[in-house]
Amino acid sequence: MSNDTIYNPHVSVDCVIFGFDGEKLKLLLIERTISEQNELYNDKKLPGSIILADEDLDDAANRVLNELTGLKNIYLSQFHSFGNPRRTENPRDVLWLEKTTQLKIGRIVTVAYVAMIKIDRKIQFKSDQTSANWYDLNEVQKMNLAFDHADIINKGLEHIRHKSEIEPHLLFELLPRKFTITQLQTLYDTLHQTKSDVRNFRKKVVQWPYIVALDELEEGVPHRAARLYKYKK
Amino acid sequence: MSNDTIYNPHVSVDCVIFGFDGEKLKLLLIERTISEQNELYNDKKLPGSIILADEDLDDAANRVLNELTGLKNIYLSQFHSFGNPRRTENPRDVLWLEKTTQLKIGRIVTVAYVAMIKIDRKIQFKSDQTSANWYDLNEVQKMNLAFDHADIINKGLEHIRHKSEIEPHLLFELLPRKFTITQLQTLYDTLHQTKSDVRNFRKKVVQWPYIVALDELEEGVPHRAARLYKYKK
DNA sequence: GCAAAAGTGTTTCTACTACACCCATGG
DNA sequence: CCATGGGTGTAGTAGAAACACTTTTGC
Repeated sequence: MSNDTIYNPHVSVDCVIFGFDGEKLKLLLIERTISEQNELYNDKKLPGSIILADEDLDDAANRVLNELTGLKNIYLSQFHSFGNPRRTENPRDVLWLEKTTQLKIGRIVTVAYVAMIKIDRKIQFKSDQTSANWYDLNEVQKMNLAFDHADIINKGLEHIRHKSEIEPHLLFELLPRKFTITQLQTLYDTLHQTKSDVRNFRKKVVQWPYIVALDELEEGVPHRAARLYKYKK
Repeated sequence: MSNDTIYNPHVSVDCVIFGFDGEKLKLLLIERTISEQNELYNDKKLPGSIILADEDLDDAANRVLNELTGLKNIYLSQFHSFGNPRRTENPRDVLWLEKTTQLKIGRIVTVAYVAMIKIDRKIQFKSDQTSANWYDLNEVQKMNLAFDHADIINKGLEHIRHKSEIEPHLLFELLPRKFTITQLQTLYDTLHQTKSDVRNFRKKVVQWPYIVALDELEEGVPHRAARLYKYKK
């Protein structure tokens, strides 16, 4: 954060960024290191930022995403705001905030967004100081996270579960550009918490108008190669 | 607002309060009168408040509802936050805010909630200064509203449309305790923007497990009286 | 030739659609 | 007796669910 930018230290945005590696849901988290009484303390946090004095919320979330990944045109959707006065109460979090922002921090209300990234897109970290990585969602739910970020993640997960039922095309934000039906089914079942029948599932999706079969097969698998498909609006 | 309360003048909550009179969706709005260059200007606004310094968002929304209606246990659900820097730009709105809050107001991010009230519940206005009334949703969409409250209402309407498809029992938050199937159907069709067939609709709802037929009929109607039903969890 | 995953059809069940007439009541 | 809304049944259709075996490929 540069020093000549004016921030609004009362409202922030946080992004729950989902990815999918073909088998499991992943989250993009930032590693945070804090020196505490001569010991280094390590935990993870959601990518986020307090908003600029004159910035819209959606713009702030897009800025966070872009500063972190270098990517544009990412699916992004606001889902909930968190304002428990105690969410910015942990001294560890407050000190960290005041150090990184150089601002006096009181209470912060945060507006949370979900984003979805094709995990095979190459992410260019704009800053070398922050280290961001993909983590299995399962693991994340056992980790120590900053602030109330564990709550935010759970609510964000619920949100994409709902949303992807209503708008199935959201699944293609997470799949690579060319994908197999099995990958699609794994993702679908992960999000819907179901175990679909293979035959019924294929019957269903091949008649979705926006699924196009390609004349290409998977490569480098130690068994019969699957046909590849792509998504077309 | 009393003067010994400490507010956080950066974040507010607004409530889109829905009712249903048996035929149409209604909104509970507050009338606002502003004197401007010796003329009185009149418009409507959503019930809302800036949050207290140490208050959770849900608590603030509940406080607004309770201060306005005297009711507790009202269905309330956060749906979106609005933070366009220009939403608190109209001088009329800024002056009004500074006058009513006695605070210097800059930019405000508002967290919006939908609420549903059984319109036959008697509302006890705690303050005689504010005048609140039910208005037809259709009318409201043609009115002059404060801030970006027109946007908030539209998004709130969308929200309860979605929500009531997933959770049909929400409809009973709007219906009176005893209701007819016709009322239920009118509400259902209004929210879903459909025109259901009478027979098919009755078939569907009587097999919902939480609908209970009563041994009572409507009274005071100039035609055959309809059977009454109630909702049971 | 075997391990591992891809791919394929038929039947059953359930939920939604379309559709038209008689009933009860108040005035 | 008539105007107004209340209340009822049947047949057709489309989409979801259940279910097991053959195919292709790399090793």
